[in-house]
Amino acid sequence: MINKQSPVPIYFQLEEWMKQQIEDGKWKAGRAIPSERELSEQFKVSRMTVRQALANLVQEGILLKKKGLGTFVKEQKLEQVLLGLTSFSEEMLKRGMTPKSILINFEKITANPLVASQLAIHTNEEVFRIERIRLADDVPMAFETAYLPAHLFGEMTKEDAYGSLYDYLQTQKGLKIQEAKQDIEALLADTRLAEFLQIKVGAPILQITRTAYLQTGTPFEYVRTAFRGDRYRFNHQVTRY
Amino acid sequence: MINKQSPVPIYFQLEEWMKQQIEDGKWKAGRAIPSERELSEQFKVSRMTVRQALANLVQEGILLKKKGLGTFVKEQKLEQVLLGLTSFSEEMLKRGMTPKSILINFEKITANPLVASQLAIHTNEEVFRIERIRLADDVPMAFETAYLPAHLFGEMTKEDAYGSLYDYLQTQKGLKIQEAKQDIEALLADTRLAEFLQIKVGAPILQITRTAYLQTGTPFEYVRTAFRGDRYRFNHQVTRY
DNA sequence: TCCCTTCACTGGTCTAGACATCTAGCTTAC
DNA sequence: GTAAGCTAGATGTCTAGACCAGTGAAGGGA
Repeated sequence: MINKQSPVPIYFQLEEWMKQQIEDGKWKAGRAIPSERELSEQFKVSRMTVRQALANLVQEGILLKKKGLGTFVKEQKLEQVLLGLTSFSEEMLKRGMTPKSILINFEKITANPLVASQLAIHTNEEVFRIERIRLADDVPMAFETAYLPAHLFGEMTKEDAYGSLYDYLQTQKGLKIQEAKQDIEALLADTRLAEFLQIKVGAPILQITRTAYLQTGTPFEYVRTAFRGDRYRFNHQVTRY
Repeated sequence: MINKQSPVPIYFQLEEWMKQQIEDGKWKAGRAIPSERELSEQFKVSRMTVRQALANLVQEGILLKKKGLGTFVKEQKLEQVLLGLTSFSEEMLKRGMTPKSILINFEKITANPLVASQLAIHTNEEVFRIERIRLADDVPMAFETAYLPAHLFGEMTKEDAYGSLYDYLQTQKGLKIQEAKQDIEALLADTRLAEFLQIKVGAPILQITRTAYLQTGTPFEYVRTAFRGDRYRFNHQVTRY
């Protein structure tokens, strides 16, 4: 279960094991997990090592410590993740809905000044522009326009644009998103949006504009997503004033 | 400098001391701070204790660790705060505008079920309801309805409701906000909103609903703010995917 | 001159303990 | 009955070491 000779730190192996316990339903939400001393004995590691693993999972919002009582599996992990940085696909799955996409447009163009500045490239460089309707349980939820720098996405094909771009990035290219800046604003649906989202012209739209960065600080996507105001609510948590 | 007999944990005292070093300019942004072993010797505490203090400051985004190199003071601490939780007044000041309020309503009522559940009180308990128009450079920007539990705000008067409630909380009551949950949605202006914000009925509205908590975890305000969609944009940064 | 090895110093991980503090439930004294 | 006090067991804090792994600079050899 735990390999002390592995180059992977013990506390990390413990984290993975504990996540698995929760995923397998062996540790249930709201219930206490074994005490630090029990885990320490079970795996023949020091209590400090167990504590480091626990601290990380508390940090991730998966566990909850109560002094004098024990360590508990947090309820509604859903909302916690929601508060972070999630793709449309992930977010809908977390809300218990089935995400789907309709590809409207897939082309390689040269970046306009706005897109170029957001992606930190020159205006003569190429970008993919992908327009998709996003559905949850087959109901249109949002219309999305994504700009991706061609030099990062190279041989991407139309087929790759049907699913989660984040998944594509991580599995096919080994790239991981690190942080993002978002603007959120309210506006009214124009005729094009109204048609795609099957709403009336002038209906409320919640538009989220996101620039996402890799761990290296390189911007890798600039996305504008227009959500139906009657069906979508952006949920958000802020800590430490 | 560090009191080992104090009930305050040593690592916490170290954190405070290190923050002070930065504030006093003794530790400069981008520069390395003394090594863990040096600090450990200087304060005659174990290295693990120093590491706990450092870990917390890294978590807060104040320090940055580089393996093999040292621990560094992070640049741009300011932006960190900006991205966090700000009041309308603060936010407008940061945007270079002058905030003002028009008090529409100030009353003490018993909490309705929604408000009671958000503030973790009973439906027969009293709350203040404050309705204000928020102006930036004398232009209406938002209409705000705030609910504050009476047991926390005791002798608050109408006059206190003209300025920043966060300032009032901190200076008069010594209470500090710790975290908040926010819902953001798009909707259309009704006649009342349209009148207060001097916009047309059916104009886009960005509505932010916030429940804010003290360090103790006690909710202390439930606020619904309706921003003019044509003048306001919510700015937001997310890290750590 | 240039490259490569060595070395000192950094943070990263881990141990096997210790005592403090908090909680809930049981027990005892009134 | 009930309130106070005790206790077992939980996390919180802390120590004084150990060895590993990454970094950069100094020094030596071709």
